[in-house]
Amino acid sequence: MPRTARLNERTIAEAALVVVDTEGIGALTMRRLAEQLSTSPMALYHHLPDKEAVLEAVAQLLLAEVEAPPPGLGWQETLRRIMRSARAVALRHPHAASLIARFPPRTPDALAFVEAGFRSFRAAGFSPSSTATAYRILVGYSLGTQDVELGGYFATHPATRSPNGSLDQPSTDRILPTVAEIGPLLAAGDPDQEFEHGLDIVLTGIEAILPRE
Amino acid sequence: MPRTARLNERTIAEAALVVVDTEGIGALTMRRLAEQLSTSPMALYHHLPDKEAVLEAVAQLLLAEVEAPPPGLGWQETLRRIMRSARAVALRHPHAASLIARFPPRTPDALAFVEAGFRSFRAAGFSPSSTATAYRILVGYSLGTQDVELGGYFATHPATRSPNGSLDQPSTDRILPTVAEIGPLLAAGDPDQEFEHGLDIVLTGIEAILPRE
DNA sequence: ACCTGAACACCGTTCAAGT
DNA sequence: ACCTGAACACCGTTCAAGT
Repeated sequence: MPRTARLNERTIAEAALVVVDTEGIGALTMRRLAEQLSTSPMALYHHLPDKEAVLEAVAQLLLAEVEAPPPGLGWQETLRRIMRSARAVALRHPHAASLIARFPPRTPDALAFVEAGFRSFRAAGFSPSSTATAYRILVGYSLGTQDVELGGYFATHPATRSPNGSLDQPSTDRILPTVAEIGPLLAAGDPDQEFEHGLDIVLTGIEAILPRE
Repeated sequence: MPRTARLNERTIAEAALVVVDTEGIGALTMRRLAEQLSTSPMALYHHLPDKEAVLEAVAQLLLAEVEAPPPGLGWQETLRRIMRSARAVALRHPHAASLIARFPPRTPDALAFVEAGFRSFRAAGFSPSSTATAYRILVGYSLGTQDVELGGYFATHPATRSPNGSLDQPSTDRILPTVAEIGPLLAAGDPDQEFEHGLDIVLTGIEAILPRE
């Protein structure tokens, strides 16, 4: 007898998110998920076709957490808020964030912030085509930043470690002096500030290049 | 008896890349990889600690394929070439490209393009800190674009499909009109041109915002 | 309609053994 | 030092059966 009155896609996705948040994405198996819901693994297959669909449902849950700013704020402020909110969701769910890069928003709730962003671009006079290009770039910056920040991309950068001084292989410092100089700085800065700084640059580029109608 | 004279990390990584390129990342198992090398699964563990190390080695192989431009080109042209080369590698190995987002460059060969990029920023007068910020943004744009282009992020965008007109659930077009307007454009453009356009915007933002020494 | 237990065809990896 | 075969503790998913 399941603990919840009835199993459905939403309750399954919520349970999956709990498992991923607390035990990591690797711990999410159909058996573990069934256990979390006090049911049998096979019960899940009556509500979702396969594990891929579970992951997709979790992604929609996360995307629905991204806040859509109120109308009338101006495109830069609107997009700044959306980007910050998306990053906040990823930081709240570090083990689940990789799913956001794998599944685009599909449900109406998950598309709410997309609608808000598109509207602010259109209201500011950007053409539909410019709006699409700007969205592409911002999605790219958002997903790329997540990879970098949560994947520990720079934390494990070789130049941030002490050089390997073995004799049969020349030290990295000697072949790659600029990597040795810049590498330590990559992991050094305040992540919030770095994110804002990069966002400034991207928004400035959009303002400078994209034509209005 | 192994087909190659001797097993080592490089030959294992090369065989793994062949399997991933031809059969997809899901087909890469230790058993399948051993088969490809005409050896037993357990032989691999004498050269690499686990499967994660195999994936990491494949990533280094891919990153080493990114071409380092010759010196003296100016920072914008240098970075343009690096970004194009990274994208070309990803498009040549679409099934393996996700590994680039998971593992940073570590070996000297894989770091060659990073060194070239850092040098061109420094030669143009960007401070070490500005260089690190610019690298962060460009890595973000590169990885994000890969997610978007190869993950079919926009190809499966709901707004790019015909609307669901069922009666018990209002059509997406009515709740999300701007998603309906812009969505189809996201998958429509020429990917090469879109990439270049986004790159223009990012480089323009870097030029406009980042301080020189 | 919804749930179940047993089974199938896989995994990555450990172990004890071979040369 | 390098490789092997058998085994362990898992997977996702199919199937036949239950209510």
